[in-house]
Amino acid sequence: MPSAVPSPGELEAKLRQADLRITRPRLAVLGTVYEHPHADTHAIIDRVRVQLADVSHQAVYDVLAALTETGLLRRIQPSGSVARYEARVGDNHHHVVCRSCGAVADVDCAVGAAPCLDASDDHGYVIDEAEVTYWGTCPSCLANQQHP
Amino acid sequence: MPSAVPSPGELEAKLRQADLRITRPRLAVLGTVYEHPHADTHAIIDRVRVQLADVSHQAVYDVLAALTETGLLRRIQPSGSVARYEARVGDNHHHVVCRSCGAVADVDCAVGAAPCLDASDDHGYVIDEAEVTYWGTCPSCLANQQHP
DNA sequence: CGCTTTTCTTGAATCAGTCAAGTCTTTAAA
DNA sequence: TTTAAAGACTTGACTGATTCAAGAAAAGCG
Repeated sequence: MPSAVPSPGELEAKLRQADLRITRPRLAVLGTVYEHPHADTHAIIDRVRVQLADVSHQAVYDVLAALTETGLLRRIQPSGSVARYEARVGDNHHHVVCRSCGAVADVDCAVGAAPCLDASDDHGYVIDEAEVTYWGTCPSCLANQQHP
Repeated sequence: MPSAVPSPGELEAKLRQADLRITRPRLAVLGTVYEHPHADTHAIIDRVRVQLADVSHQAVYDVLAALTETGLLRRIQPSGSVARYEARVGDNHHHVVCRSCGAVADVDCAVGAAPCLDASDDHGYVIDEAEVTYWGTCPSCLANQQHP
């Protein structure tokens, strides 16, 4: 299990390592994203407010931006979806997105450690990342389609 | 050149093949997307209005949706960008996006005809498409960085 | 040509995300 | 430990893409 939910102390350590001040909103947001990978901003705000009733939405936006910028979180945003965040970072994994309900699941890269990074013709772009999004139907939507 | 801009007659034929009524807004939108691949909705609206001054933005949204649904256009939307459209469809190509200016260029798939479609663990999802987005810096932004 | 369906216009509404100004905390130094 | 500077948070307004809804117009069939 690579992303077991860290203890409060571990969360603090992560913030410290990223050179970020330790604040309640940051601990709450980081913990929440560990607990609920692929949650969208709205869901994160709601969850954070369970622990910290009066956090402003702006604070959550700011914290998510700071954590993403320092690499503690990763932001993903499949077409047609709002921003989502996950705490599993630095391992080049990709995502499957359900076309019907928008659910997201992790997918390890199929073809090696840093795959798909070779574009046949890069048009002079300097490429630093290849992001793969798989589109399909999740098990639960499949089940619903079968029993209409 | 796979996407030379079609003549008005060819555009009509395409609409007809897709079982769509021939209307001025549709011809204008389709032609515009052929002329300006990867244009966003706002740019498309502006361009269309050069030919057809009074088209409503809603009509353009509707037309883009209809053309996308019938497969005449493809909608792409890299994280942090608004929706963009292109007329090159049905050939499984991907995109490079410039992190600094958002420019988009086409990239043929590096590893074969329907590549990257094998997820190592699909979590029970039925996958029908793999979309690859390459992130990097475009030639012109590279040049600007070098001469600050 | 007239009818039916689809498409377009108009105008309002929604919703994620951002901006700005001021206040409160954290942290490091005195 | 007190203090001050930097950084983070609150509040409240705002933007901008996209969507909704209802009616008017036009495409295409008979």
